[in-house]
Amino acid sequence: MLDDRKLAVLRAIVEDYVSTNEPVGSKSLAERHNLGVSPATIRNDMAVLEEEGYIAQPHTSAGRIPTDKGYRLFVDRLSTIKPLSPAERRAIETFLAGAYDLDDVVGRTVRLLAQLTRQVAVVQYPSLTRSSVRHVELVQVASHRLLMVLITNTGRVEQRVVETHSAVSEETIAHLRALLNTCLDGCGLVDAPNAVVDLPEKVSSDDRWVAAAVVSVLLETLVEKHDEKIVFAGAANLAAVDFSQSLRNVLEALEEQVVLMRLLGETGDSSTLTVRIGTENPHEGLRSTSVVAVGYGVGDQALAKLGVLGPTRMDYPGTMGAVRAVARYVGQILAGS
Amino acid sequence: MLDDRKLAVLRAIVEDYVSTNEPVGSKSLAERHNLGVSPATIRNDMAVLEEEGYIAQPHTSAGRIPTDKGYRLFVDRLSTIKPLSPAERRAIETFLAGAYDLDDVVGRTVRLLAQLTRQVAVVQYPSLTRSSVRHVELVQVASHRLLMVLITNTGRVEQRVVETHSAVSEETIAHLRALLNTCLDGCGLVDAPNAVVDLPEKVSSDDRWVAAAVVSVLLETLVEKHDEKIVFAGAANLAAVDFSQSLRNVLEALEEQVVLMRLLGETGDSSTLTVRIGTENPHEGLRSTSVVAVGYGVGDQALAKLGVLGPTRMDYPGTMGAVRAVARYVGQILAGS
DNA sequence: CCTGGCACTCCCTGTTTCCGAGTGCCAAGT
DNA sequence: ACTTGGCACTCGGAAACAGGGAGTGCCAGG
Repeated sequence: MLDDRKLAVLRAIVEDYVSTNEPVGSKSLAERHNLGVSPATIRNDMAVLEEEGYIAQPHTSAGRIPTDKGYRLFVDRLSTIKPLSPAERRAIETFLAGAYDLDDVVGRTVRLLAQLTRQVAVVQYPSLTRSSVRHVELVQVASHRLLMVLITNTGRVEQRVVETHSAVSEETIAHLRALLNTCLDGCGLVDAPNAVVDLPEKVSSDDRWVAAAVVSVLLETLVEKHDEKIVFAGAANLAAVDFSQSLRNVLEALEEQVVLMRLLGETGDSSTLTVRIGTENPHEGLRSTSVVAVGYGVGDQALAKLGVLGPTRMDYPGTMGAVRAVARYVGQILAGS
Repeated sequence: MLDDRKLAVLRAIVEDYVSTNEPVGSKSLAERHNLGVSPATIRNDMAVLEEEGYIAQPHTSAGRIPTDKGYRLFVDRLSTIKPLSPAERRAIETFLAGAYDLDDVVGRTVRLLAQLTRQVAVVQYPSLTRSSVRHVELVQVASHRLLMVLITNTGRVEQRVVETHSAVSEETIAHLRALLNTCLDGCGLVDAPNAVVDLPEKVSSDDRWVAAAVVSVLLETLVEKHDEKIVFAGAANLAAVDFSQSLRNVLEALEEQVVLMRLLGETGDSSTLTVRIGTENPHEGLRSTSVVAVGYGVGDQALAKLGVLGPTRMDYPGTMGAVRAVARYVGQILAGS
């Protein structure tokens, strides 16, 4: 059905269209790539490709542009991920090395990825669900107010205020702190609720209600899936491509946390690079965009995802290379901290 | 030079142009506003206004549009800040009431303001420099690693890791913690460096180097002006207005923290509503935008600023009303937490 | 100082024309 | 059986053009 030459033609069409942003015709194809055949032959191949739905013409007597299906075939079988240049690698390393904070790591990553790909970068905060408790701290900040700080092994720090309706003694706090930490040390966040839920029953009845308050706030923190936090950067790059009317829709989608979640979350298994093209996207307003995403994390367990969003007409090999490389470096940074 | 009627004409031009987005001519002016004079008279007034530089015509034989100078006069003398509707007030209150976190307060505020004004909202995090220390906490998270947590009276929590090159005893930590808190309790962050800089000399020589490490990290935290953090929302609203070519520039400017800083920072004294129109803006790419900003904070001392950015052709009275109202509510929320 | 009238100026819009890139198909060549 | 050159055809986009209309400036009269 599709012999090698037809595939070569499709690849050439994708490459030319991506670089010129204009429908590509048989003649210019024959000139720019040495396919060894005449324009007429290419035309025949293109007719077949169009019939199969891989390319389309915007109107009669115009060149062809790839369809979503065409891009899909290109990504799956016709392209190889382009490795980054040494200069780019060095840039990544130096740019990420200076981070001192989880917020800072994520912030730098998203800006870096946007700059590298000249598109919109999207980074999800490392998930709480797969990390474990490193330490829990209780601090009295006012006579009726405690601060609870939860520190995870991924460098994440969550803090919450606990209101106590009367004063609490320093000993009680120390006792609770010790109890919490023995219960939770090294405990996975998924298992943490079970580990603490019956903790109030273990303390003397005087302090029980304080313990209950603390535990309730702690449970709240654990349940509130804060891994849903996602940031993006590089919206300005959208303005460069011609999105005509839909730009507004894309920007709106980007500002909706929920949409971003689904954008990254549903991209198949983590740790393998996934590409979602055009109408394969779940969200209405993103039908003319593609998403390249991959999980990242310490070692081989993915903590969260990051990726890039751009027009379907994007440089897939280059983008995939950049996304993969950045994900690796971020994983290293997180493992080292 | 400019009698009352000419000012009324200018006001009418601004109002009509803002609502229709089309150059406004003498005839439609006479119809829509009852100025009590004929189009010919208005034409004469318009000629004067144009000569003075308050309005301009895009091309001969088109209506007039206000210049930056015209908007300036309008804002300064011809408009009154429009109070919000009760429904809007209630919306603000309920929307901000649910916040549990400084991050959350800021995040909700910026989204709220964007939605309310249908423009780009910009909110600066409450400054550290004007707040004071509520509590400092030291926590051992690993044998060679301490976590320092700094809590301010504005609900801000900063945390930093302190590397210690050998194990530190629990008593030492407790001692340091107590020392730090007596030194710093209620101390303004501006004065904090002076208060702790000679603290290592007060501890026994065994613990001195630990104290030095902690103090050095603390100083770092204090010096690093984290009040420079600024967030924005509502970029999608930019796509609605016709920015033609400059949209990209505006988006780029918005993603530069430094630009945002200057945008808010240089807007005169805080606590009074300031408006910067078009070319009054410092940044090149924002020449076709206006900024409405105001300081906010607890009581009468401003902690930071927030504002709105939109096209020069914006509804100034409405925007100013929204900005002022939101700033007040946020101040109340911060004071209450 | 205001007003109606009038000539003038451009922009905008719709229409027409024209050109060219690109196609599909066919017949001839390998 | 596939490839190739030739050729008629199609259609979008640019350029050229005309008409309408909104708006202006100016002037003379109230």
